[in-house]
Amino acid sequence: MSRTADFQDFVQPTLSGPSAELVASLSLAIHEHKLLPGTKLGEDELSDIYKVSRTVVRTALQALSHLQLVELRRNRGAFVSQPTIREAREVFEARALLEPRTARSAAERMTDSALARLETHIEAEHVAMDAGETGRALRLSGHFHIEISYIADQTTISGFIERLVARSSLIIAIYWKRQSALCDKHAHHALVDAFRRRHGNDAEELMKSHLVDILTALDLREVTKPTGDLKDILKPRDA
Amino acid sequence: MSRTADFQDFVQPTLSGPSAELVASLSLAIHEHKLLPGTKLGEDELSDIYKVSRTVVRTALQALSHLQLVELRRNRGAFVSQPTIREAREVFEARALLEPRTARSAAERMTDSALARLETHIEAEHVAMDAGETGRALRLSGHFHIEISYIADQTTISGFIERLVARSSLIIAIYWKRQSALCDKHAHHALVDAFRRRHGNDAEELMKSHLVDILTALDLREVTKPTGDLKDILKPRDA
DNA sequence: ACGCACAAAATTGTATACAATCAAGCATCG
DNA sequence: CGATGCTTGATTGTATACAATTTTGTGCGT
Repeated sequence: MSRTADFQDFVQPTLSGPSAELVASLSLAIHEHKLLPGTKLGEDELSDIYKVSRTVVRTALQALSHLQLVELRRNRGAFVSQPTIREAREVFEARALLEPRTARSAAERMTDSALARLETHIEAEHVAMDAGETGRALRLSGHFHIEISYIADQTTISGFIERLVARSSLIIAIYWKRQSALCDKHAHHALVDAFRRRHGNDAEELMKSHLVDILTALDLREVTKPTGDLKDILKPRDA
Repeated sequence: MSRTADFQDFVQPTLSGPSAELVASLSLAIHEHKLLPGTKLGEDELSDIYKVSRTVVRTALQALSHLQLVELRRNRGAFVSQPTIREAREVFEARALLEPRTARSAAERMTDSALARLETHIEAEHVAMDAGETGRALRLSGHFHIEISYIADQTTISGFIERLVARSSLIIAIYWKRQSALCDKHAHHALVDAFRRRHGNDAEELMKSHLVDILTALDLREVTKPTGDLKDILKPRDA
């Protein structure tokens, strides 16, 4: 079951029990673009699906809202977050601030076993991609960045990067240019290569340009994209 | 009522209603060191004090746990977080990564009204300090950093800095050296001065050294670290 | 007297019932 | 015929009851 072995790690510290399972499941679905931004997550609905009470559903939804994967509107319900263009830019600015330095640290602290883990991870990405499971590939691709931050051994910063990667997944779901190459696979390889050489500078620079590449592959012009959330936008509410 | 006008801002996006009030109140108490790390926050207790049901208490405690101000232990309850020495170092490493750049951005985007706001803020710090309200002074001092991040106009990074400042308050409560000067007041003045001159470089450098100064004023030696349970037993029983 | 085992109390976790709010549909009125 | 206001249904917010777990206290045995 190595297929489902690692997605728990996305949720970092707080809760355990049934709600954690729900959070993991919903996170997974969002990360793999099975739940698209704007989707309404009704409490009774989830309650039925997972056979738990609304209490634990609400706990899970609150957790997801704190991770900014879900947006709670009072008396209106929970929706998968739809980051705005502005938020999208901010997320990648924050990543540009945190991740290159983190990659440098990771390179400096790299161990053989961690290196092997990263290589295995990349392999899994390729397998998923070749199998046409783009959602899964995308999730793994994001998790690669998180793994790097783990190696850098800065828990606090890792937490931030987890949040940023999570939101990036939503951003990609909304703003990804169709024509741009899917996840330049060589970028991750190049990074691992720098790690293997324990070359902090290279790792930092590679990460920096990798993030720029991702950002470039987004279409952040002020045009509304026809995703599944049309009905939500077409409802001109009183605000 | 400028005294209670601004502490709502600490809680950023998510919830409204009664639980938000509770979160604000508890945040305030923690930031002002009225609730010390390790304190148990019983649900019935809070329920009685605030005259709300345990449901909203639990919602608030969950929110606080996501802000890492409170730690939830399953079947055991909620406690004000006690950052470890390691976590303390990590928090200030993260701040060193985020805040200097943010200060630079703030300097570049500084407006006259924002400048005036910062000056008013510093004035309030002094007033609190002179009045001997060290808890309040400390909270304002932390909020100064958050205000700067607001000016930099990067909501995502501001959110991170809010979290870091919040945890810093806990760290200071635990590890502050008694003999070190309380909050070098000139540091904030110097920063505002750089802002007034719209000098990004100075602001960045000043912030960097300011953070180092704070870190230096902490006693992060591995002195008292028998077990975490000991502190549990030392918990300050109800007044 | 010390330690282990069991029992009682207290506290948290979960489920459900009820209240409040919002969205939609229908009827009436302009 | 269109718009406004009310009524109805559905959904979320809150309170409370019950179950599970932990903690504390007591008693027995060694």
